[in-house]
Amino acid sequence: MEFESPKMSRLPTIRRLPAYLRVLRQLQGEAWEHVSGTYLAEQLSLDPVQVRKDLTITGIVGTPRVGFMVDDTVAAIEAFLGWQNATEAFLVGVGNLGTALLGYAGFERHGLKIVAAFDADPAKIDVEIHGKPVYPLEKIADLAARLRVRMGILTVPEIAAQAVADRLVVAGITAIWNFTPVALKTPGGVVVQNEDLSCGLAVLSAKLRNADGS
Amino acid sequence: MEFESPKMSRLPTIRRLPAYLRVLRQLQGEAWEHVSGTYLAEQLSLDPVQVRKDLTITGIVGTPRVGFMVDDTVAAIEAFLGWQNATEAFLVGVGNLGTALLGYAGFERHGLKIVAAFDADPAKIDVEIHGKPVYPLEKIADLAARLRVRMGILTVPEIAAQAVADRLVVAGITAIWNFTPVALKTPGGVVVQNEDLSCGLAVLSAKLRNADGS
DNA sequence: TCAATATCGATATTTTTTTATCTATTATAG
DNA sequence: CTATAATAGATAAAAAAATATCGATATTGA
Ligand SMILES: NC(=O)c1ccc[n+]([C@@H]2O[C@H](COP(=O)([O-])OP(=O)(O)OC[C@H]3O[C@@H](n4cnc5c(N)ncnc54)[C@H](O)[C@@H]3O)[C@@H](O)[C@H]2O)c1
Ligand SMILES: NC(=O)c1ccc[n+]([C@@H]2O[C@H](COP(=O)([O-])OP(=O)(O)OC[C@H]3O[C@@H](n4cnc5c(N)ncnc54)[C@H](O)[C@@H]3O)[C@@H](O)[C@H]2O)c1
Repeated sequence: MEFESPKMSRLPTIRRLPAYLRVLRQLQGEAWEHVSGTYLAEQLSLDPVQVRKDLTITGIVGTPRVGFMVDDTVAAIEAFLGWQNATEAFLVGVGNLGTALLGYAGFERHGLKIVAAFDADPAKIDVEIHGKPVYPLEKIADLAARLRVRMGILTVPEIAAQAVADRLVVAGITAIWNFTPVALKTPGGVVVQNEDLSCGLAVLSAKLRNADGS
Repeated sequence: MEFESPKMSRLPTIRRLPAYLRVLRQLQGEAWEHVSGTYLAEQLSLDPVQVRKDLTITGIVGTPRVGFMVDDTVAAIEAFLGWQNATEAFLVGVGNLGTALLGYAGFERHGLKIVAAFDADPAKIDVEIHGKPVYPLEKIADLAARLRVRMGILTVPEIAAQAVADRLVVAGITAIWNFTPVALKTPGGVVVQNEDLSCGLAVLSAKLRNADGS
């Protein structure tokens, strides 16, 4: 007697969806009509059962002996992730990493459009970087309200991370993509996704040490 | 009747170690002698039991009513990850992202030292970027052998990713930190860590869609 | 038409990860 | 010296994820 919400987390599944999407789009380019879960699994070195199970989260259904309609599956994944029409975002901290992200065209394929950037350094403001305007941090609340932007990408130095995050929250930002290694404290209702590169490096280091260690 | 290997995967644990390390180093700076698992948990919004369990993977032991010796714990984590002395690495693809990574000083704190970069674009070679020399791709095998470098960081365009990875493997690279969204095919014995940003974006999108969707 | 086969989707099982509970230890206060 | 509270660490339980099994179904080719 338990009403299950349509998606009961399944974070690992969600993380794999972009990989499926990437293969599927390539198949679209090659004018495939159908694709089997088995094929997707081979391309991505995954288990076929896992692929089929993952795809069910999007609501897509396949047909036996045929597979999944490529176009429908792309649409289903995009709809599930909300990637049909781009979410507009701000980026704060136009340094090494921030500049790289501003220049990455791939985000547009992932339902993300960075509309403006912000920085504390006067030398960086009022210039366009990769076609994106850079404003002083003070303007963020006003612009967030005017443009109704709700996502912020955080690429400031560690030391400034929490303070800038607080500012984003005050400005009405409800989703923070956090590239700093800081564990941000945010009020409920704000979703934070941490993209700490050192996690991946730790895994690689551990594997490496294990590979030659024994 | 089962001999367990010293580390039986526990990937989520390994991914959390750098966060512990970061807090611990800050405490070192403030001259703390001990720290409780409870405190670490609070700082990182984790469960205290999980913190203690995670730390056991490094072999560190704490004392009741006191906690863990800060210095010893830092040493234990670094030893577990092999971060005491830096691993030397090559970076291939000095574009937006590659340049950002070359300029990131934080890697040195994570046992990683990028000693050289490579690119296919003649305009980029023979200049130093962030103090690192950039060579043509052709030199990679020779330099890898001479410098005994075994780790490669891959930041080339998707289209070139597999070919460059193959080249890295031929050159004797056994660990690839892959920032492209391509699922690389590599021979056994080569460890690959994928750092696909779109995974994190997918999670953020799903959370966001779920937060206002219902 | 019919057998063979590739495939999906449902169910079951196993493994991994997280969370909870309980016991023992130790510093500290009285 | 003893009681108390904070804490580690062991064990157990629960939850989540990955993997395996199996029946049903559609396509293909005999
Ligand atoms: N560069 C990388 O490859 C890399 C890799 C992993 C993690 N990171 C993390 O990303 C973050 C940024 O790294 P980076 O190398 O780009 O640093 P950076 O110093 O190159 O850039 C930081 C930028 O933020 C701006 N800034 C500083 N304080 C600010 C504030 N209060 N408000 C707004 N802007 C402010 C600075 O002017 C600068 O432009 C850091 O937290 C770092 O740990 C970077
Ligand atoms: N820029 C980002 O923020 C970002 C974000 C997510 C993922 N990525 C991924 O990182 C990779 C690089 O992205 P980028 O934005 O830095 O691209 P980029 O085009 O700016 O840089 C690519 C670099 O690789 C070099 N290159 C091309 N072919 C090569 C080859 N065969 N051998 C060696 N070098 C070669 C190019 O000369 C260029 O310098 C891509 O796979 C992209 O999907 C980038």
